[in-house]
Amino acid sequence: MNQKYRTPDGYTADIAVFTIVTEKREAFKPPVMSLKIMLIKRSELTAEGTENIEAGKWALPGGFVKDSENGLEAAERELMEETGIQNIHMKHFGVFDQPGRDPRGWILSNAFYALVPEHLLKSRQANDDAADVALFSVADVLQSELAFDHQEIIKQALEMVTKVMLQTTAAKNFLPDEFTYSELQAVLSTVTEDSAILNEQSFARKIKTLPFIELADGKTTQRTSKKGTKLYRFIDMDIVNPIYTARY
Amino acid sequence: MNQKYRTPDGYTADIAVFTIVTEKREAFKPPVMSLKIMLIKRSELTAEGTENIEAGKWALPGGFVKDSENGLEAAERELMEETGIQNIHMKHFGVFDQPGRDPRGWILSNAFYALVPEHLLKSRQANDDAADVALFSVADVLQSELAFDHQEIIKQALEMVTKVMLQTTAAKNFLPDEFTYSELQAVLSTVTEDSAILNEQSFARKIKTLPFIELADGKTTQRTSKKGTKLYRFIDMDIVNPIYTARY
DNA sequence: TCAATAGTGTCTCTTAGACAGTATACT
DNA sequence: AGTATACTGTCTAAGAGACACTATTGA
Repeated sequence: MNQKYRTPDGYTADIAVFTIVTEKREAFKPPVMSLKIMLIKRSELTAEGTENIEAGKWALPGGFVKDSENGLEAAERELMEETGIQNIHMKHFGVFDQPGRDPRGWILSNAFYALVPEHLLKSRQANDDAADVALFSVADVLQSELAFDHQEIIKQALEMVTKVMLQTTAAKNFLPDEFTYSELQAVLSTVTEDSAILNEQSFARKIKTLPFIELADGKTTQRTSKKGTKLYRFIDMDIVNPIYTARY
Repeated sequence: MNQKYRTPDGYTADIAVFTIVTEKREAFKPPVMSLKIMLIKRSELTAEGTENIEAGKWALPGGFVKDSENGLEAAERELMEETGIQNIHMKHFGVFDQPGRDPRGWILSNAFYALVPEHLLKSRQANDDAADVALFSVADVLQSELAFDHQEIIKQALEMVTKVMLQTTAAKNFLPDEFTYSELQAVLSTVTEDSAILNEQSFARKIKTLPFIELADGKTTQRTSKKGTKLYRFIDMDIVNPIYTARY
């Protein structure tokens, strides 16, 4: 081996698990929702009883990839070990290899994200290296100090999640089968500030023209208003919205 | 094991490798390009000398996943074995498990696609189970008879490729660093029939407003016209074009 | 009646997309 | 001069987005 090549001192997998939760749900009002991320609090001591690095800080769940394991497998195992959560679909979105990102040496991180309904995270419980597990508002997390470069990782994961939410019909995972325009708006408002989406009247009109959403004929609900509101459904289809024809 | 569960008779990986080639390049004219897919001709005999199934038909490269190998690894190995091509980035896009899709039994296919510049396919050479390798126009392939359900697999791969081409700046892989509006149009025309993209005047105007493309200040080329044409460059950025605000 | 959400009427401004015409330069 | 491509002028229709207003109904 050519000695000019440097050997990494470690290879880890980190997982950014997002969900969208209902913050407030009152009668005859649209819900208030927010985007949350699941973090662990790093314990004071490791499982072996030695002092833990970055102890006490909140961090992404994750850890070292073992021999005979790939990054995804390690991510699934670590998530299970630290938080008790399993069987969620996660996807790779980046590799973090900046020298100095980990004080222990040159440690690579293979980063994964997931965006799942809240009920899949109900059984979370701090285990192993984790002293605690909790859901945090992404907005708050981006203001606070986290272990390692996890804030940067979260920023990039957030870009992926935003993309998925706005360019696919992923919003349906956070809504009942039949939903009102204001409920969809509540979901989308967790990832965008686009006035065309946030403005009531604009969006109430727009939803009728979207080819992947149909009116649930004649049905209404009083969930979000006394007046009663029309219900809509997602139509299962693939949307291709070319960047070359959009309005910017 | 509960006998009501059926054991698959095999697990394969198939790979749809796409490229965009210049069909015609004349002086002072925009190029004519087309979307191609790399197929192999299945040989009459297997490597072991037994009669090959679906022999003589054109098919996606691919084959059985071995023990201790995952789908992606098998895809890379089979592509190398059958076509001599390696080091191309491929991505999973679907699983094909329809009973009856393979006459040998219940065979699952893990399907991958890649979209790469033509030069990465220059070294292709039929090996192993393959009697021949060639690039075909996708339009032609969709009209012709292929082995197994490979036409269906190609249709779905094509949807992914179209999405990638229109929703990301992947087109830049098929263009020089600085390109004219008509060259970009030539690339995009291989995957869309959108008149906003295909119409000369519309697109010549539109390109100036796209936030991810900039004018190469003052530079021109005579590659595509005697008059001389302005050159543009891609700006490296992520675009999010929400499906909820598009015009349909 | 009040308050709150849903939804419509209407206006303005931007842009898509089409058509026609002009500009340029090699042959 | 002819011809092909690039590009602009201009029109029309559609739609975005904003504001004001109406509708509905439980409290």
